Amino acid sequence: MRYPFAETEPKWLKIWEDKKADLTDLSKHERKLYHLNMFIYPSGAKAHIGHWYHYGPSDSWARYKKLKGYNVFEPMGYDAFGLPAENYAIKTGIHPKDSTLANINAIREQLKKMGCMYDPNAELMTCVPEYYKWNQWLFLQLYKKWLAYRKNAPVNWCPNDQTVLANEQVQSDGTCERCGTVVIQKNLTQWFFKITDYAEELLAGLDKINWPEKTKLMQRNWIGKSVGAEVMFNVDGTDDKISVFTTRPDTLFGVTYVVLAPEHPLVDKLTTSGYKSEVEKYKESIKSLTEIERTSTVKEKTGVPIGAFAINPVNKEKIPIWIADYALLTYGTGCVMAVPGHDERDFEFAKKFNLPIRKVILQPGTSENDELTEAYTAVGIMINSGEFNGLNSDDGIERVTAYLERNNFGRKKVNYRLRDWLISRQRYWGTPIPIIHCEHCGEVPVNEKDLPVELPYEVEFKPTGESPLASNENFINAKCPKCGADARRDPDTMDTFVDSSWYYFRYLNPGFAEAIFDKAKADKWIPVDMYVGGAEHATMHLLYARFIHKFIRDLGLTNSDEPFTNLVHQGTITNNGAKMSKSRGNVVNPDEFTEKYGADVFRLYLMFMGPYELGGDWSDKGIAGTDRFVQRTYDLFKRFEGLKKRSSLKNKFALSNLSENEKLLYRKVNQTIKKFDEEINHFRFNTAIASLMELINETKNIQSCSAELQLYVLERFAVMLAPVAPHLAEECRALLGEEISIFEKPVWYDPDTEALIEDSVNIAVQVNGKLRATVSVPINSEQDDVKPLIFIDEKVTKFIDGKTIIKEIFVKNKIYNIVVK
RNA sequence: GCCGAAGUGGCGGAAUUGGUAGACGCGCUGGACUCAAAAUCCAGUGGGGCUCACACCUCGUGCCGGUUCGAGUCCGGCCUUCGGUACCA
Repeated sequence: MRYPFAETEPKWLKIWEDKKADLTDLSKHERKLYHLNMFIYPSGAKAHIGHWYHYGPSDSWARYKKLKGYNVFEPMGYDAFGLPAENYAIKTGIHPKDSTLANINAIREQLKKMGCMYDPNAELMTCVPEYYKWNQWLFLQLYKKWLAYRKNAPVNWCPNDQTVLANEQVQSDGTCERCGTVVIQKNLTQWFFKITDYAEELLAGLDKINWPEKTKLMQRNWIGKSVGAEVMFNVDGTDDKISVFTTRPDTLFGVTYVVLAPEHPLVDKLTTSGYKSEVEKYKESIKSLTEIERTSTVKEKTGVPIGAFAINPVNKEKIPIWIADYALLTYGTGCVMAVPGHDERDFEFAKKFNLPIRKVILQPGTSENDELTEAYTAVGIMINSGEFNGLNSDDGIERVTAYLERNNFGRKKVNYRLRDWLISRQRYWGTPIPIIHCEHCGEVPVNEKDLPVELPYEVEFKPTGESPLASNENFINAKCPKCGADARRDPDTMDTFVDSSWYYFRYLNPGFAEAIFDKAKADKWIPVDMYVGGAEHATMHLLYARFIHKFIRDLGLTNSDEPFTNLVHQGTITNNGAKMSKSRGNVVNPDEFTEKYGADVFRLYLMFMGPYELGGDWSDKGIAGTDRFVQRTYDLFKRFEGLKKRSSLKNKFALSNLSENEKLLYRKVNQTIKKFDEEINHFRFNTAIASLMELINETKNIQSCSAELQLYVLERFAVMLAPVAPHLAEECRALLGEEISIFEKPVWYDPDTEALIEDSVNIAVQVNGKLRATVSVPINSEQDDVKPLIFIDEKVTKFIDGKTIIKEIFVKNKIYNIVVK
């Protein structure tokens, strides 16, 4: 009889629900394990294979930890705000709230069928006022500490659709993904969170967390710390100063020109009359370029001089000031001191515009008079640098910096690539920003007691050229909290990464009304012990969450420094090498497989496919294999129905009392426990399941074993099965006669260490490193005991006869290698 | 370009600190069962050579070279694929 998953799976779901097996008692925190999955984004489609691949194995790990005696908390929720729901609304007219809630209901049902032990009391969704109220509260706390501020920033603007576009809506050729119009940059006053204040701590904190090295490296690069100097250049004939950042103060004597970013505020002021029209023309030409084109490294560098000159503080040389698009207003000071001899970009630019190239660092092994054919960027001896001549350039960095500081020309400076976090979105479906703009008082925060600022349902979310909320009169008109005059609310909403930067606190008490979260609970349960989610969040979400966590700590609400102690990324499942997405139309629906094979078989297959962190290309080719495994398992237990009533469960057997057959099986089951435990603990589900398959292959002769050993083996097999195929394992244990769900009363077995040790072992015999024979010897045999067995073996002697033995290498229990000549 | 990961049978993938390459599964081949098929069970399955057969030999982990008694694993140089990033001064 085939395993009737269609009956057993709903049956066990019901039992777990009735017995409250998935509820975590948060008042108990001994051996607590907070197991978090990145929550689901209900963007319109139902859950697909990628979600199963993420959540199924991750849940198996959590279940394994539960069986090992941990008090596991595994919540699930919905990252419900965001652009896709709004775009869907623009297209279909269905309100984002309605479509999102409908999606959530559908996805909740799907997730339930997977058989994950999500705590039903901990579910949250970000689009309800009870949740986003606290986004607003957080905003106000950041505002109070000067960590939320407004400034002008460019947005991608589609002149045809009259709307702001997210970066991902701009196609690689710089056009709008909807209508194909060329996207332009438009400046808007927008809100920022000052993540840069935490740059140093965010960098240093990476050393304290157990994350994939790859992810930590990405964050390090993203933060992009560089140490150097800020140098002041006087502008010839004016009081203005140009400040530049450089990591190479040792090359200061080689500066032959200065470059400003075209948008730099000093440009208009410094440009001399004869250069005005050229400069304006150049700035205009830059404007029509998209960000993507402008920052392309393949593009040839462009620029124009502005007619003004700067004075190099160290040698008082007069050098021209240029503007060029390779200077970025967003990095450093927006000004570059150009050293063509020792910087590749400056070299290229100087060659093109015939600017002087001066050598100030001598490459070892070359002569001062050799002409530079490319920029020399490595370490060397300083030349043409006045009092610093002859110094090693590494030492020169410090010496020149000290000189600058002594003479007030500059100072040591640490610079970060990290920029502040722009959180304003000119969108409807998000958290309203709790600020009121008053003609008299300026920007005024909403009083905390007036939170939440509720998102109205009635709104025109079709593009009109301004934020959708601006058109809702009831929403936008408000009284100034300070002076009471008529005023207007901020029409923008927050980036949804704000929602996800603290949600793990809220799971502990989604309904908590008095505060953002219950501090007493958080003190016991935060940080998250294990976080599982996609690697695509390495630099955005995972950095924002660390920032907000540190801010929450600084508010005194948590005592931990980092939110996620351990992190694992599941791999991506592709379809014919391409990412699955609705727009490509290549999404594989998991329902067809679960309907045919059941949730357990499908989960097992996803885990068995390969390493969890690697993902891979989707193929259902091998699913028959895990299906067969499930059938064979069920058949096996079916044969021993009621065994528990006929036999007793023993903890241990003495090897000497077992028959050869029994000994083999006893050893195998204990070896499997050891192997399975190690593998699943490290998220190596594929090899963990392989070990279970080996075990079932070893049960061929189980009929000839004693009833007690049969029960011993089957009980342990079912327990190992429980994390990876939970419904099946429960059913198998029930067949044996077990009456209590394993997830209601967790069980795990440690291996009998005596059974792990084999009596004998096969040793590989090599001649000159080539395998020639194997010999079976008692375990831990010494070389002298093994040697006589080898030199009588014809397979070995025929390769050494007539030759001189130079050396013999013996590795206990492994290898005997004879080196001959 | 730079940074990172990976490359192993027909396929997905195993392989502790360098120590018997190919675990486990898919597929395929042959056999049993069946009127027949499906399902199931049993056996075989990296390439080549030799052999009636057993056995044995030989090559083999992207390519070239090196270290070592011994390399999928370590080192140097390439090639390919996939991620990340984009003039960061």
